[in-house]
Amino acid sequence: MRADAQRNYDRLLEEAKQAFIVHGTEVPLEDIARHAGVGVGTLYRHFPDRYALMNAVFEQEVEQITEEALRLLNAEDPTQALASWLRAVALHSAMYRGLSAAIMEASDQRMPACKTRLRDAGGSLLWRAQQAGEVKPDLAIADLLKLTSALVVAAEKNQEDRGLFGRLMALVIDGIRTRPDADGTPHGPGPATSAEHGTAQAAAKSAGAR
Amino acid sequence: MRADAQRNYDRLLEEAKQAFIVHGTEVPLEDIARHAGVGVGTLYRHFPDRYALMNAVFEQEVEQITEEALRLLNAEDPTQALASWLRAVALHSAMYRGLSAAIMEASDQRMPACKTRLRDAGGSLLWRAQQAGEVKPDLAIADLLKLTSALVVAAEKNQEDRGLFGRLMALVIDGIRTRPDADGTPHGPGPATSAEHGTAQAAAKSAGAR
DNA sequence: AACTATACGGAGACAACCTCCGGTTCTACA
DNA sequence: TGTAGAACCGGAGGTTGTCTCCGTATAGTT
Repeated sequence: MRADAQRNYDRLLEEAKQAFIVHGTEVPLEDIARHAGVGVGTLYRHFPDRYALMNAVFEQEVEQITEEALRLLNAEDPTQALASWLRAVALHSAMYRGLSAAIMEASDQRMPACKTRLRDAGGSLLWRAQQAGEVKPDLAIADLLKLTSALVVAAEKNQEDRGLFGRLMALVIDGIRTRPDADGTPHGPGPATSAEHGTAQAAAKSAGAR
Repeated sequence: MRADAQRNYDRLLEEAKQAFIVHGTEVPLEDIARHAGVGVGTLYRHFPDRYALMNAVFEQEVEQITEEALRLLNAEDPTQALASWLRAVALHSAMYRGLSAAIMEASDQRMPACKTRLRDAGGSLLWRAQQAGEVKPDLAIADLLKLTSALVVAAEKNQEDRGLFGRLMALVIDGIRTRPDADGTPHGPGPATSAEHGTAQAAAKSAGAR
């Protein structure tokens, strides 16, 4: 890559990041080019479309999110760890208004950083929670991430309601847990066998209402 | 309203409905106008923007959804009834690709049919499930509808994955249920019955939930 | 220094949105 | 039935944003 090309690439990336943060990911690409001091042609050569640009910008966030996943693998409560990680993912995506919507829109190959790589990072966290018997075994990380993106989008459109994301995510986290109670439908292998991990909460109670 | 104006209004509405179903709600408004045999000016006079058009189209669906809610109020299982209703809402919104995204985007006054009216219809179903102690008492119908829209959007972007919506919604339904487990907070009035509509406690509760 | 592959830049084609206003049509009233 | 004028129509055109194309400029090589 020629030196001037590299220089322009870097400037565009940095400028795009700032523009996305300030104006959202739907900011006119011409603005980004202008602020970077290059023509639109240059921008489009380096980044064929808006998705490529978003993917490149988000790639840096993915770095951090992946580290966070590794860190959380050592946390005590596997489900809490998973929940924390999902919230982190949300936080990072929410930095760039509109990004989550784009993630939902784009195909897997189109934004690999936002989709494939994120899945790799989260898979082990989900797996651990499932092994502990705390989370439904028939649950895919891809679904969970799609759900998270959906929640971020919903929250973005309701900026006046600050607590929205938190409330919805809490609902979801409750929903992914294995249910100790019976309502006829036998899903999952019941409340774990063995596993010294804190399955105590699952073992306790029952009987409640209903 | 002048007769020709009424005629054009009706034609536009019908044409918009068809176009939305076939091409999604992001179809160019000029196409709708052309197919309806009028100029764009006429379209914009009757419907100031795309939202107005979508709202008008969806108003008819809301009619049916409301009836469905009333019907389900007599169903045996209150939670199942609520779940069924939410799925019905999803089904109706999904008829018009892009509508759910618009619903999330638009303010309450902008698409009253899709927001306010839907809330009225679903409120009682949620309330019943909460009274039965089956659903978390601190849950607002508005949140639940936002979540449903978010799920529909996610499903629309993943049309190849037919089961996605069903899986995610199942998760959510599990998440809104009261958890019999103990963490000290004794929530929910048990299997309780009693309580007529419109009591003071009901008013207080619904006020708090909104 | 000359050469060439590589990269630059921005004009312009295209697509949608929405407004504006001269011209047309309906209808109330005589 | 004729007519005045309020209500309505239509589409040209201003605006904004995307993306492509190609003549020009330049970095890197010999």
